[in-house]
Amino acid sequence: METRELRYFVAVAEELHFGRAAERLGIAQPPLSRAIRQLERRLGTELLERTSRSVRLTEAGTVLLREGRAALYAVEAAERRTRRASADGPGVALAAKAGASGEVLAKLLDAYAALPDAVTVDVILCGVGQQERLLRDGRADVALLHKPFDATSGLDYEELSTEGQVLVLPAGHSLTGRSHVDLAEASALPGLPLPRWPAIDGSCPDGPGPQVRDHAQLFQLIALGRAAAVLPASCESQLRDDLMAIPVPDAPKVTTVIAWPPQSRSAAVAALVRTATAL
Amino acid sequence: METRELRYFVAVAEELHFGRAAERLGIAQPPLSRAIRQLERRLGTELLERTSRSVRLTEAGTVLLREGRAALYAVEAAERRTRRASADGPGVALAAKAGASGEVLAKLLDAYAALPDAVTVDVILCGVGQQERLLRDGRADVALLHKPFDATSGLDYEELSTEGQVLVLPAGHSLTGRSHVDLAEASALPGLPLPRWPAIDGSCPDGPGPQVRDHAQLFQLIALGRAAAVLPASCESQLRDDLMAIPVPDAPKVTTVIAWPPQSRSAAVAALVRTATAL
DNA sequence: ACGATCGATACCCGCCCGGTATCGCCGCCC
DNA sequence: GGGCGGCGATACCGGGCGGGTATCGATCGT
Repeated sequence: METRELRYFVAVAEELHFGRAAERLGIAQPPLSRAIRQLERRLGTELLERTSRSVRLTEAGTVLLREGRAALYAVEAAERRTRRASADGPGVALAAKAGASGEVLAKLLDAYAALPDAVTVDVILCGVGQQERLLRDGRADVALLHKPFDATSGLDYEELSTEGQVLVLPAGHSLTGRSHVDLAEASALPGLPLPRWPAIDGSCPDGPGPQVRDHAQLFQLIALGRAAAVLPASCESQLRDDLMAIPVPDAPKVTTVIAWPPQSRSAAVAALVRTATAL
Repeated sequence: METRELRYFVAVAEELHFGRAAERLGIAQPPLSRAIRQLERRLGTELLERTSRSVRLTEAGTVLLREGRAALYAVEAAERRTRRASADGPGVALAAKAGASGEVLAKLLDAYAALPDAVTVDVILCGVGQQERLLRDGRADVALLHKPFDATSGLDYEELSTEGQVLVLPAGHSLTGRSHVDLAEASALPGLPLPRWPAIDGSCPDGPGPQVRDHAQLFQLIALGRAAAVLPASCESQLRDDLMAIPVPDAPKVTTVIAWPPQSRSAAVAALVRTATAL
């Protein structure tokens, strides 16, 4: 199976419409029809049920969509990592959420840079939940993420540290002085809804809270008195003067992990991981 | 990048010889040379350093070999799983080491079959360390394996149970009656070397012990007085009359896990995993 | 110095990818 | 209900590229 065939199939399977898929692929519709038909013949199975009015996935088609997407990602990652290896020379790209993991990240970069055979580390600060994507498509080689919020599915990882969570509020809020808040109370503060983070695919769950993409946006909103948030305790050291934090003991514990795609155990990534776990 | 180009490059990178690689691929040498050159031009980087007497991988080439192999596996898996989905209808393939996990496997199959929407489970009994391969290339959808012996790199998994290990000896051995043995002692029994298991790539570490591929071979050798082995305690229930087992308290604990490739979270696999963790 | 080895180059052929034109089917709407 | 519009399939054509054979050029061993 060629990646061209896979790309074509995935496009049709996603659009469920040959015309639109062809447009997206930048080719005409007839060659696309033919390519899909050839793919079906070669696999010896029907992938799409088509009437002249609708296109639907068969059982086998559903499997190929899922597996084919993963395979295309792998090919894309191979190409991108090869390009990076030749362009940037030896060096690794590390992805982390903008505004999070600040302390760990700084210590890690320092400790790693002190090693005798350290290579340059490009830090990619990305939006919440984007690290997995960056690792899978080859733009990053290693990432810092937080269980259980960030998906680790398909990644190898080592745990670095575990911490509780705190409620972040505008300074001067009426809860000032409380030694702790429980999660139910934090979730139902009058006038201060919890924000909604975008999911991996860019969509946002429905709800009352404002949508935020990174921590800068979030802190801004909290300072304006438009939201509150429950965040890992380590964020407290980076809080602006106009914000305050109260522990939420019954919130789930958050574990910072360093993760990498399973086959990318390059020497540099391995050294970085070793350094991180030794911190 | 097309899978054909990747296959060509991987062949050359493995053989480090255009002629042999071409033969392996079933094509002539000149088109292969040209294909690699085109790939290099498109990636904008040199992948191989060639003199007329030798071929060596560049840094970028090393990366592409590693990543390209993984990508080819993913494509192969996509194709194979699609074929299986259409041929066998709904159903999952479960891989387990022949002779191991017997008890867990039986209970799991029973419990799963009792579910209302259970599909057929094909059990693939394979050699030691082969499960990862089967999962990665699409011949299996889910597997039982043992940490820390079997690699879980790149797989998602849930832990099922943990157990100690025992030393398995021919019945009547002079250690008969001992309540326990420590690992150092078990590793240096006069005349009874520990066997060597093949690695994932088929190679076997050097050493004095006999090579074995599965538990049947191993038990035979032990019964003949040619080897001893340190194995998970649950094997004791399956021992033949001519074998006996002694606990080895200081041997590493073994954890049985159920593992699956990250993107293959089909309904059937999910149900199987849920059943297994609930046992 | 000569031959053997091995990758690169030159050149040719045939297949397959991609394009345009058109058909056939089916739902929709006046 | 008949015409129309949307959509996938088919027919046919041209060009590019993948694959083959013949040969060259460099390099190492004898």
